[in-house]
Amino acid sequence: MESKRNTEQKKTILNALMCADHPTASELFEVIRRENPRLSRATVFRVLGQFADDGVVRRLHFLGSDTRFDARTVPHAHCHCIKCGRVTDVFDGDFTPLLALNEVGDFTVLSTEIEFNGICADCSRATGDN
Amino acid sequence: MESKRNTEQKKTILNALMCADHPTASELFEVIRRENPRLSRATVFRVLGQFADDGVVRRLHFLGSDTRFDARTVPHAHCHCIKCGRVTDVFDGDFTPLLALNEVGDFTVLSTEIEFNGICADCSRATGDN
DNA sequence: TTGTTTGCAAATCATTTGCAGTAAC
DNA sequence: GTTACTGCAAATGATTTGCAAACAA
Repeated sequence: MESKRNTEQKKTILNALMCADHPTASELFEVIRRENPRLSRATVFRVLGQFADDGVVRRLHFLGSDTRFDARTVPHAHCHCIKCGRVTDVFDGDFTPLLALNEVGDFTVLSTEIEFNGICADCSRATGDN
Repeated sequence: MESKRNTEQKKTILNALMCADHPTASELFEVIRRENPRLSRATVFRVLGQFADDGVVRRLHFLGSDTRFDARTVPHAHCHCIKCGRVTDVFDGDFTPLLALNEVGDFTVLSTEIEFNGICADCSRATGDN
């Protein structure tokens, strides 16, 4: 299914996604709901799915987390904190060659994910030296 | 929860996983069930989860796929075919530096995933040039 | 008008969990 | 004997779907 009509809901969802930080569909729904209680959870899932299929946004899958969405289309890697769940973008140029790969052996690459799982600076600090 | 007792079921599941090719828990359950109809689906999920927590196996998350498991502990990347779902290992040495990274900026890296999504050779061939 | 899109509620489906019986150590 | 482990069935929870009303083009 492809997005064909430009509705208020789609604008609202894309806007919210651009302001949010790699949210899950449900997290985004909760944010939107405050300003826009009419918009349904099913629509958030449906529209995010369309956007992802259309290449407007990116779907992200992390260990122990629901599917997250990212409005950044520029290739980049992600750090995913397994303590607080926060996801941060990494634009390090060292990863560019890998992210630009079009094939690996005889496999045709359409998209590449580089994902670092670990502990973010805030959580290391909070945990201390143990 | 950590694995403490060495049961028949655990041996069976680990064996099956080593023979299988990045299966989901349910796929592995179906394979095991043929030889071992007593072993329950819940146990497969439970034991695979323990193994993953203990670092004996690796959990993998791909676009549009349930959680998959990998008995290979050596660092490596994956190709995930979005047509047939097959996952193949990539041991290319070019990825070694990235997989060996212990930190990215002030983020402490515990594990790294490199995932190529696209079309495998078999599926490209089957689809032809369209 | 005409075909999309939405909201709602119900349905799916992978995964988890409670519990009582079974087995490892 | 003690306590973890298993099987079963029921619960959970994210995501999807059917359908009738609402809306974009």
